[in-house]
Amino acid sequence: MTDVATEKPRRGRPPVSDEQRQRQRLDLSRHAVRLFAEQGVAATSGEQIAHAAGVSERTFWRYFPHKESCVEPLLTKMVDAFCAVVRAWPRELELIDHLREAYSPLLDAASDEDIEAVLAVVRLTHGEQALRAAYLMLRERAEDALAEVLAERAGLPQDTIEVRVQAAAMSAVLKVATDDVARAAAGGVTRDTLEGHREQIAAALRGLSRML
Amino acid sequence: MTDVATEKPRRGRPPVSDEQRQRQRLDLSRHAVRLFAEQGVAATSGEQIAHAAGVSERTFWRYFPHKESCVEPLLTKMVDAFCAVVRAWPRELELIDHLREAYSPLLDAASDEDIEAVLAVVRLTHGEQALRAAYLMLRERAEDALAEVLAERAGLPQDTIEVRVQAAAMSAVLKVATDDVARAAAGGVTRDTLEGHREQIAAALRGLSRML
DNA sequence: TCTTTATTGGCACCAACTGCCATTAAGCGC
DNA sequence: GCGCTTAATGGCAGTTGGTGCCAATAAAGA
Repeated sequence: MTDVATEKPRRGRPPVSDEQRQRQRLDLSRHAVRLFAEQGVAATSGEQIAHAAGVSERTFWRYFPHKESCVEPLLTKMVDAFCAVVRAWPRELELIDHLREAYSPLLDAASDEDIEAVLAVVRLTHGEQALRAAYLMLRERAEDALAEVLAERAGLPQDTIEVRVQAAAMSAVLKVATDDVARAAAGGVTRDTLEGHREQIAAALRGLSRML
Repeated sequence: MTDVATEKPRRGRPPVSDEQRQRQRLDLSRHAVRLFAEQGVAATSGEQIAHAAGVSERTFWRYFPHKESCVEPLLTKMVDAFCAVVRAWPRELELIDHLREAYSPLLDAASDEDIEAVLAVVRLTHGEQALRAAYLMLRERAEDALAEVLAERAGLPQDTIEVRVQAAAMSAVLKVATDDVARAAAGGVTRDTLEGHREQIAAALRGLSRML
């Protein structure tokens, strides 16, 4: 019984697909972020976000446990993208070189709107403490994904001090660079700003190694 | 008018001293943490904490903006201690060596109770998301202090990418090590556990430099 | 003592969530 | 098309974190 792919004599309405659910969350997220930027987090009520997205307040609260977690879907997009790049990092290449190769196609794939939205959120997380907290929590979750990749590369278990420190440091580098590029892109994003991001990361890595 | 030390023809009840206020906060903090550990954060109400510390709920909310920020005073103690050590880091010494020298007296100075309480909080921040968020926010504030020290050492402005990355990485190292030692000290703290902390940090720094 | 200012406590109030139940939507066999 | 079954939604009441406001008290100096 109850096998991996447990038997499915499905009847009745099927549960909505996972991607569908994510899409809904992302949509709510976009509306929320727009309102946050316009009026501030405190002045934006759950009801307002819900109705802006055309759903009842009750279902809004079913999609998000707190108001601030509305930023999560958008930010996850960014973090996931970075994790994917790191995951594809070939063993024989320097990280910086890999970034140079893998980063541009990734930027082309994403819609300009979403990039702008993500950077707007990052900018919002300064000044809006509640959002900053959500951002930091998310980053820490991403750190685990990073640790997984690094562990595999080093052939070490994931909960080694060494692996976790490297993941944490790398995550910190990305955070600083991201904050910086978000600030730089305050008034309109250009291709240069984004290419600059890669160079920021490269510079940051150099600064790190100089520390010893 | 309104000079640096502005004229003080004080009348009426003088405002309570700053350290007095901190003491009050710290007291509330201890009660809060005890209750959090016993029953969980969600099950502990502001009213409960307030009355445990012998003040009205209203004044409790005047000391803390949110329930979770109750952990702040205790955690600040730890972070401040580390910052002090870093601030006293002489230019000609390796960081690891400085830690070896400066760490022990610091541990002797702190009361065992407080050390235990701080580690208990850190342990709580796993599993209690709200507390984790508060913890991360606090760490980021500490990162700025760290950046200040590092900037002065390097003779660079504080908002340089290089300085901020180093501060972030160092903070990350401390975070991983702290989490680890808190976990290790789950059932009673010994002097060894704490000395171990220093060695954790040392090992973490080595792991970091190996990353390049 | 009286005056002045700081802190406290009590109460009403709002907004963030949650539980519960009726309603609607989406599949499937007929 | 029509039921049957299960998932998602919406509405409503209720709880709880947290704030604004005002009266009461505490701590000084005159």
